[in-house]
Amino acid sequence: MQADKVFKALGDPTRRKLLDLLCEKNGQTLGQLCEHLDMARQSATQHLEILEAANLVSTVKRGREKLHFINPVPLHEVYERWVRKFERHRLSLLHDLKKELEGE
Amino acid sequence: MQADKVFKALGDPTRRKLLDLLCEKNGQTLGQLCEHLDMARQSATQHLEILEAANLVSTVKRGREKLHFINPVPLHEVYERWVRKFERHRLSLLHDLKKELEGE
DNA sequence: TTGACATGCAGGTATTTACCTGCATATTAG
DNA sequence: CTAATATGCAGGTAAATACCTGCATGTCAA
Repeated sequence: MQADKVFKALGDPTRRKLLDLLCEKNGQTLGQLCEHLDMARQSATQHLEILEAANLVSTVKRGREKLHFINPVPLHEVYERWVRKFERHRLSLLHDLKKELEGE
Repeated sequence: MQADKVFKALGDPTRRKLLDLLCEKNGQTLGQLCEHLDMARQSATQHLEILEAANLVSTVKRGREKLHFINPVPLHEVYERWVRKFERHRLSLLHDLKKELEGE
């Protein structure tokens, strides 16, 4: 897993919107995705390249079109590595804080 | 939830390391955290400010020290909003891809 | 009180990022 | 073939980011 690429890819509203669009309808072309974005096509291409580099999106060429498919696996791995780990602290947080304030 | 701040905060290796350090031992001071980082104290402060703005870290002043506590809640919310949604696609991904390649 | 210590504040710089425009290439339809 | 269509490639700019140094402030301990 490359947490860096995944988190950086998700750290942009346009890219999250692209993922949402693919969530609604998988396999859309660049042109279809662009219709929902308020920017030049080339800017959208760059965002999709970043999502692809993070392995969050896979592409397939069909003729002159490029189809985009969402890939949820990296997100799941990020969850396993980061979210679950930190969730163990949910219950103990207030306890830790209290202990520290009392001078440990 | 502010997905933007959370993902951007997580999109930096130094900040993820800080979260890991707090995961090992919650409530550390700025100085303690700096010992593990290869950068100026002020740079670490900036990273911690970003984590705090994303609500991933909470701080408490104790005398001249500043204690840092991890807050896993935003991560959980991000999981609920993003990871679970996309996981529904894990099983259908190959099916969608095949369908598209066949011309839909 | 005074010196050591922990942190805050105010800039300054180099790199990365998110846009853009202009032109090139490749595919399909008529 | 040729024109329309879908995408790729090559820069160019402004803003954000991740560092830094230098100095100020606040707290503790002798």
